[in-house]
Amino acid sequence: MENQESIGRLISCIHRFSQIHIAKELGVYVIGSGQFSFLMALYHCDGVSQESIAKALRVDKATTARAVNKLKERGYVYREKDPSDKRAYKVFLTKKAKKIKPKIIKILSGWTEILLSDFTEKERKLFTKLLKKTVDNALSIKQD
Amino acid sequence: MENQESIGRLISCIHRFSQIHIAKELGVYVIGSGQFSFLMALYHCDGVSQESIAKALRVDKATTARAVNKLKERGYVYREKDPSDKRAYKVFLTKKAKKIKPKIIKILSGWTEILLSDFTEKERKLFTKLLKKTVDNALSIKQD
DNA sequence: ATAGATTAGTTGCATGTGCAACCACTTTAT
DNA sequence: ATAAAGTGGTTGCACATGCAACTAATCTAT
Repeated sequence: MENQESIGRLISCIHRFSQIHIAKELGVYVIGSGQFSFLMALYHCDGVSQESIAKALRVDKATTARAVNKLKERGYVYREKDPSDKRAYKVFLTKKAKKIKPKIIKILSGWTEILLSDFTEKERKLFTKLLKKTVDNALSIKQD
Repeated sequence: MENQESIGRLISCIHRFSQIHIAKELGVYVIGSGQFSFLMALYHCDGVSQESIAKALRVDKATTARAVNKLKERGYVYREKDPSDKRAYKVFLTKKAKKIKPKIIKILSGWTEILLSDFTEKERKLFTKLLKKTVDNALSIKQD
């Protein structure tokens, strides 16, 4: 039986392999495949609300709440009530999180490098462009 | 906070949106997002073992067992012991499954059409090619 | 100013999915 | 021929994730 190769299958494949690989690599830091993207979001912009992380990553806010909570339990983030909006928290990176930033980045870019290993520079650009278009197309349906 | 756009994020995004969309569309048939790909595999090649489905879809055999079981509970497949290998089953589509084949195909190709809606024919070909390369690259790491 | 709508966050529930351990059967090596 | 290795399948466990329902706070209209 041959391998299936619809767009959907290919994407789900890449996604699952990525989860597996990243979980394995980040195991030392006790960071699961469900948390690293939230950590990355904070590396990119520290001190934001869970809601804005959820929006940026296009993930459910419940998922965000759980991921942030795990990162907190493991000492990578802490939260402060936002004084200007008492419903919200601001999520901050701890020193521990900042310290491992280079290693986390390295692991993730290492994985991307594996995925794109035999791609030309042109192909990388194009691939990213097409993936973005695909996300936009998926989104266009979602909001209605 | 801007949207993240690493390859990994984009792919996980597309994957999650696909799961959501497909689950919604297939809800009428009581087929979940975790089952349709197994059904598709059987549409493509009926009467094979769970193991070969798992290999073709590159999914864990436990996941396959559960998906096949759900499809069985819901009347879409039945299983027969393989007479030439008493460990294995052969999984077959029921009439019910064959009957809805066109609708399932339509839903899935409809979703692909949404994802690729503004892609030129050339872009579609290229996108598929690059996705395949990516899967191959991910696989090359896995087996060691 | 106050009611209704919206927003931030949490939690229960359901589902998808991998890994490890296990059983039963088959294949391979000696 | 028999022991060891491998294969097909199942089940327990852990984890990721969306949806719905809920609370508390804020915003918007009237």
